[in-house]
Amino acid sequence: MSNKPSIPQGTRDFGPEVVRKRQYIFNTIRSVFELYGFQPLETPAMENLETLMGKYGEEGDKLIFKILNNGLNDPKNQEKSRAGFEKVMEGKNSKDLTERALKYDLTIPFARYVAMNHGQLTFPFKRYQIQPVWRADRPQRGRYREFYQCDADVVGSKSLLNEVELVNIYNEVFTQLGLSGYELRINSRKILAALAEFCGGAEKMIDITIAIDKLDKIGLDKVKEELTQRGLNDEQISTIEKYLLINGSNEEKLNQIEQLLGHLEIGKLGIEELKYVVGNSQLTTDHADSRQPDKVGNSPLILDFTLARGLNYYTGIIFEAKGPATVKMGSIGGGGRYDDLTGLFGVPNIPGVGISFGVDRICDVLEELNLFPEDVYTGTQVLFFNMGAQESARAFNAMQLLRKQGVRCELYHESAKMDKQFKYAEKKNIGFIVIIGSTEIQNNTGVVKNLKTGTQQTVALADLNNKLFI
RNA sequence: GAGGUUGUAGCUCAGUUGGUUAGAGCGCUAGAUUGUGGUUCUAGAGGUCGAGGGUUCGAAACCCUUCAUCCUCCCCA
Repeated sequence: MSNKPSIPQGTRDFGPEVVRKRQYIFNTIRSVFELYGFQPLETPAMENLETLMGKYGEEGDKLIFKILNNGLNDPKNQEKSRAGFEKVMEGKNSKDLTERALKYDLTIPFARYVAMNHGQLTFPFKRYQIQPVWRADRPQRGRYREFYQCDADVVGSKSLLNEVELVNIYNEVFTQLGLSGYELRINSRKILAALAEFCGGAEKMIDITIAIDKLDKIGLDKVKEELTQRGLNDEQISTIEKYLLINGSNEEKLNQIEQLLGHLEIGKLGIEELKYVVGNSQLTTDHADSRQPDKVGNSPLILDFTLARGLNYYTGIIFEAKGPATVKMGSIGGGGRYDDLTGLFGVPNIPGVGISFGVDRICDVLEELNLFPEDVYTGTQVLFFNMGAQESARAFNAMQLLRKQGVRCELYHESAKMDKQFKYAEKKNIGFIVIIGSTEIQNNTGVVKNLKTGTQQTVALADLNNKLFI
């Protein structure tokens, strides 16, 4: 009966080393967000269920973690509880059973916040948010039930300059993380809408996008099969095929899409958006496109008309960031423009655009590619050996002086054999040790040893300073 | 929600058609070595074989149930 302790499925503990790696990513993203003028925001772990339901599509609703109400067994609530349970058994939601839920992403809570505070905010409001979110998904590679998102959103501005900035944020972050070879795929919902219209009906848009989004995975023939299953006729499918065969550099793709969908009003709008964003992003060009490996020299920003993205509130430009093609991992970031997100909460006409970084997946990718810098592994810089009562008292004084200079130090917790203290330093990846024993006490000195090189020198305690430990 | 994989020491894993006391490497502890680590050598500790039930003279192995895990689909970060 004495079960081993455990944690819920899809959640993880993070040990010291992993936390350091994650903080390295968090800090990189945060500093870039700040660099671009975004301000921090935090919202509660839980939201009212009502706030979240219906915002992420049918599938999304199923993946929301719901929180059971308290006091269900209270005699005065029992009747309601039973009725609520019946409703849930029918597949409906019941406030009598659950009225709160863990947040599913950061965008909807942000929209809720903006709707509640739009009177006080200065627009355009640029906020970033770094917090965990929860999804009741089945865990697998790169998929967790609790994971962090890092979002940056701009609300209250229709300018495409925002999209251009967000593209550059992606580029800056991934470049700083050493993730060259990442891809930032971009499309516009308006293009997808135009395709649907051209194929005879806006109501077909979801069917079409779900199918063509899979092109990468299942190939053209299977996509056509799926389109047939979803009720598209041969003529429509042949149009979609033309659409899917669009190929070449971003410029070439734009020309081809113009020929195909440029005659439609919404298509024209989408093309203009993409032209603006692609044309103004000014990214460096030392990246390769995994779908066209022969064309080295493309920008990491890649036009991809098959990109759909599930979240149904997007209306304009959409983004999806992927790691280098060599790493098998889903998207490591995504985002897009939404014209009227706060409208869902009764405050219309506040357009917005935002992006998100998936830290947990980025961490997995950096791990796989060995891209963490050497110094993320270093915590303590200097270990003072404990050579006895008097000796350690002297060491403690010296250590405190060093700490005042910002050097991260510790004193071994008890007097022990040097062998043991050396091994402790080694395991904690501490680069330097300082030995203050009886000889050193007499001379008022300490022995400073660099464990990486093995060299050591005797230094007057008064001369101990941070420059010795670099 | 559907399908599959694996579960043996702290970690990574062996374990033959079911057969005595379940093994290895790494790690851990101690010693060689009482002021100089990483190397080497020696010794030692450490297991309800995921849990429960069944088949059998006998189960880590075969069957059932259950839990956990990882992976695939759906969808996504």
